[in-house]
Amino acid sequence: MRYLQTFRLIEAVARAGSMRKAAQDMNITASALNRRINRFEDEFGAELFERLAGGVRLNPAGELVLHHYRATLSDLSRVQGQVADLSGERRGHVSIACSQALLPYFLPRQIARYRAEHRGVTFSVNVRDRAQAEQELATYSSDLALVFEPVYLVDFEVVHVAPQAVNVVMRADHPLARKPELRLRDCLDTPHVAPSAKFGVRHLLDFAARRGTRRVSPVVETESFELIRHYVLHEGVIGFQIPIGLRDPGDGSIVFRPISERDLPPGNLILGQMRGRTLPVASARFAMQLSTALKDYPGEMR
Amino acid sequence: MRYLQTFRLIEAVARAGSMRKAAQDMNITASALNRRINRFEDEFGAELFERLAGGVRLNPAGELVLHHYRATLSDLSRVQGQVADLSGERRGHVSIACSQALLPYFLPRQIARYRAEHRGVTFSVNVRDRAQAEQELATYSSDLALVFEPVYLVDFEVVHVAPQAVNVVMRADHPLARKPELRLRDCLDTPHVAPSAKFGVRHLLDFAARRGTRRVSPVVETESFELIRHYVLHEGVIGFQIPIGLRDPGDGSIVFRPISERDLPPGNLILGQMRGRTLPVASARFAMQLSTALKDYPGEMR
DNA sequence: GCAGGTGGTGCATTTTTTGCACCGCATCGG
DNA sequence: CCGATGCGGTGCAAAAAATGCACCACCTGC
Repeated sequence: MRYLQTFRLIEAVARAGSMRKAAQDMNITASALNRRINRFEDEFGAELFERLAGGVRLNPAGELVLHHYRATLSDLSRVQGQVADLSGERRGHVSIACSQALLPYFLPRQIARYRAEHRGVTFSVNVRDRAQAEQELATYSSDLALVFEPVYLVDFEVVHVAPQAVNVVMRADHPLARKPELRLRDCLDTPHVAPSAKFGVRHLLDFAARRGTRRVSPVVETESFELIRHYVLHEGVIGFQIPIGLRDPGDGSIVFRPISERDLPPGNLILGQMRGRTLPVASARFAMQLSTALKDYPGEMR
Repeated sequence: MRYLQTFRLIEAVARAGSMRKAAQDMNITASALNRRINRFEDEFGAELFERLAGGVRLNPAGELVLHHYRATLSDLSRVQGQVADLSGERRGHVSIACSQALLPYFLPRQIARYRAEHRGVTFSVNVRDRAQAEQELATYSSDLALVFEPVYLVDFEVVHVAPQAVNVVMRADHPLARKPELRLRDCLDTPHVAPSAKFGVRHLLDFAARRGTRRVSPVVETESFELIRHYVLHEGVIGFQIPIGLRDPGDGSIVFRPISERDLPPGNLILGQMRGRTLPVASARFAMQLSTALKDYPGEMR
């Protein structure tokens, strides 16, 4: 849609922090860009940027305008989706921000299932931590967010909640593997690998540990859940993960056990969208599929 | 905002039902208009109009696009209002669709009170019957609707409810004026003036009368509540009205009495907005003022 | 005080949009 | 049956708008 070009330019300037840089990014002269911005500010009736010595920065009015633009864009693509839909094409695009735990099994399967029925629908999957995911919704960068223990922000509208107990993952020959359920103190007494602070699993662990006046002191701390799963194979340590990101490989090499609910209540895996927003058809349908899939998914193990 | 011109043209074509007529309305050549429409359809990826022999008509895709445009426009003006607001100006515009009963006393007073504090805010008051008022919200033609007994449509979001008992209005020397409360049968036995079927008051009367296997048979039927109020002065008949549209003139020429709740439950005067829409600041504030004013307003008489 | 960055501007050039004339087509009325 | 009329669409030249280029004034940091 060419008529939104000016907004695209505004966004570019906001991102670049300088008109000249933005002009380069958008393959246009700084002069042309400058004039479009100025003209828009005239028509709109207010300046959008603070003119500083080293460039420009959005002022509050600019923030509002940019938000309006993103909302408009989102609504427009929703309309395009609906139009394609009523011509019987079932086209569209779903963008989802999610936690890492969804990557190995759950999401690939769900996306494949959806695409099996609607070949015209494409996906973008953005891995974000729980804070970023909500930001992603607020800027209309993603339609949906599926995150473990999000930091309830105002704009986050919960679509579905799936409880997930934190599990311990370890090699099958680990001493703790003999018990069907583990106590938190046993885990903390054992050398362990843990995700870094910005993840929900770690947040729950830290919280529960503090309650017992203990501390989580990982031998390896990482941002990658995949690394955790693989690391426990190389050293006799334990890792933490939620069941939706786990699956028994079948060769008996690895096992997982839930941590007792007495020590650690289940966290919530939450599917959400931007509050009050009307989602494109494809996203709305996919969200429904996710909801029912999550309902049937085992909260404990699998 | 010039960049929305194409949408304005689309709207004009939809309204005129023909490109040539729309071109005249918009002071532009039919050729230019035609090309803009065609180009937009190209970019958008779908036709918006059915090309008929005698002109064009919006197809479903076009309806969606037009709705998107109106929503965009509404959001944009909201943003403009907010921007003006944060520069401390308190500007804005409030458009309200309302029933006739609000015209003589309630709305003028409320608007004046609001404008006394915010001189920069302007108003448009559109008198609509209860069906039209909801339509008005759905097309973003009005921000608020204040209607008696609306025909609950899906897009109508209730902001406030104020019960209003139907009152009988008559000259002070009318025989029925002696009773403090009237029965419906007495009213129907007396020559009466009533509003036409599309109004809430009449709807309630018809409903209640049918329950008692009676019929409302007015000697004068009108769309004007003002006419009703004045007509009862000239002939010894009674009229029907809700208390918010009534006020004792003080000279004792006219009186009003409620109809017993046994015969006729109070109707609801409802303040509403388009579902899910974020109102401009001025409209939102005015809606709050209306809510509190309605809460204090007598539901019976005054 | 100079070098390198910024936003803004006058003017010629390029791109886009518009107006005019005209086409093919469907409908309607004699 | 056949013009007359009104419709959407198109080729081409004119008008209007956006752009690129060169340049200005300004600020900042070295």
